[in-house]
Amino acid sequence: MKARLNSSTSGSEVQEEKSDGSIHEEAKRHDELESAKAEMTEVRQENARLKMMLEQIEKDYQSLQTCFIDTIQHESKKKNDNLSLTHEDDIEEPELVSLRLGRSPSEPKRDSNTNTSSSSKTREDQEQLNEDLKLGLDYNFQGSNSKSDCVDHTSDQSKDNSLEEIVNKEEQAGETWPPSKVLKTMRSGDDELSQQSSLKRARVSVRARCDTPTMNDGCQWRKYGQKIAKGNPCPRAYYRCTVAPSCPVRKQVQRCADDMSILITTYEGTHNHPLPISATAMASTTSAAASMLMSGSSTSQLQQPGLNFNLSDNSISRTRQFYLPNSSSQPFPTITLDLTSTSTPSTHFNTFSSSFPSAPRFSSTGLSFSSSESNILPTVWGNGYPNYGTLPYNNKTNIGFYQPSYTDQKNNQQGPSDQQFLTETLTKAITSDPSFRSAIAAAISSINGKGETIQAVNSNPLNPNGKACSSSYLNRSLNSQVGNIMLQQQQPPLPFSLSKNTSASAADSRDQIN
DNA sequence: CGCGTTTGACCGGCGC
DNA sequence: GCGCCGGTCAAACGCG
Repeated sequence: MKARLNSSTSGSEVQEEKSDGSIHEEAKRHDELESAKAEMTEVRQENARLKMMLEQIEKDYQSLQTCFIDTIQHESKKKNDNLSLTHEDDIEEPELVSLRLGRSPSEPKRDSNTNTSSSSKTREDQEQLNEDLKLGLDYNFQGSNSKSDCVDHTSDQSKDNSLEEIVNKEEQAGETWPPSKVLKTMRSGDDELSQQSSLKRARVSVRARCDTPTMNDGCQWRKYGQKIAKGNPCPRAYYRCTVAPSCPVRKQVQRCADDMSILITTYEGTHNHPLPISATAMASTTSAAASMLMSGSSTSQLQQPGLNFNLSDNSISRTRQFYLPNSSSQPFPTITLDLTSTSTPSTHFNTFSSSFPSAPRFSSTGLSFSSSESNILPTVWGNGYPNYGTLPYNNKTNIGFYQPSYTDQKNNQQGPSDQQFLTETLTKAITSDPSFRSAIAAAISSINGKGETIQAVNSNPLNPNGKACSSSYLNRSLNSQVGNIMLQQQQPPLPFSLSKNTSASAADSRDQIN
């Protein structure tokens, strides 16, 4: 607005120069100046109001954070108690965190729906559809953060599938990415790596529906091996980051045995080089997930069943199926970003709530953000939280990670009550799992701290060459998810430690490392 | 010819 | 100690 005011003011000045001195024109100019001044005053006032709002939000957030911390501590104790009492099958994968951030209709019914009823569909329905496409992880990074971490996609349907990514963090000093074997081969003499070799490696896995052989995460990869893993007829491909010769990051790509449309992409390690903007999305997302995993594991000592936000029936069953690898197959902590959730709204929340720590039935520490949330909150993005108003969370943009062919349009019946329920559920989940808080904190902090820049992402999930799905969807969806949570409470609702601890974790720590 | 992929062999960890 | 399995290496091969 200031620019606009300036332009108008300067414009009036110019007019003055050209004026012929007539009283009429002078009066006109005077009016323009006055209007411009008044507008500037209004703008100043608005700015002041916004500042006050921000301050208030900060205060509220801090108070909420304090309350949440207390609550978390209490619930953690309870959780541990429950774990010791009830073991069941869930405890099998204490270190696995499942983040289901996307939604993808498993069935192509949506096409039939749109085709058959397209004429009768209301605009709301179409918006619902668009929002279906929006879901996913959205994690924005400023281009300046070229050294953002690697992204890990790991998805396991079978125990074997897993993507691994190690996030270098100050607080995670113990984590090392390169495997011992890799360290041997690396002659660059990375003492850091060798020191960390004995430490746990965090994994972050992402499951997404993708017709292409690999997902386009913005990085350059070179395939160095392929194996047929036990329990999955689909071969697992091994890729190595080639952006930098010494980059230790690797990823695994494998199709899901149960659903060939699901592509399991796994990143392991931390990039030791600047990343292209297009690659920061996935890297940031996985970094956040990894940070969450590590923070959770550290706090829970690997015995804490994490959160499992499964928004769909399938997601739960899959999550359990995927994230219950035996210790041998999952030697490292793994976070799974599941973008393939499919569910109907009605059951969606039931499973969602049941997956909370309070109901320690799920062994895996899974954070599952189903893309269906966007359906639940059709207007949230557009309405905006001032801070996120610039983000394209409106219906005009398809933020979904999945291709339209995978979107499910059936989830458009969610009502406000469901939204509230979701908010409550998320709040519970967040308050009950520090790891989840850390992950969200990382995401939010990256947004807040790194600015609100929105990456120019290709709306098409396929990269230009059409061979890979784009991770940019993941970016946006993550932002959407985070923003969604915040918007629902109309103030910083979540106790994330947004301070530079966690969030900064991903990017800043890497910058320091590098 | 350079680069990337393929593919069989090799290595190390783990369980029995 | 042996076998299984995941992960990696590296020569062979293909493509532009």
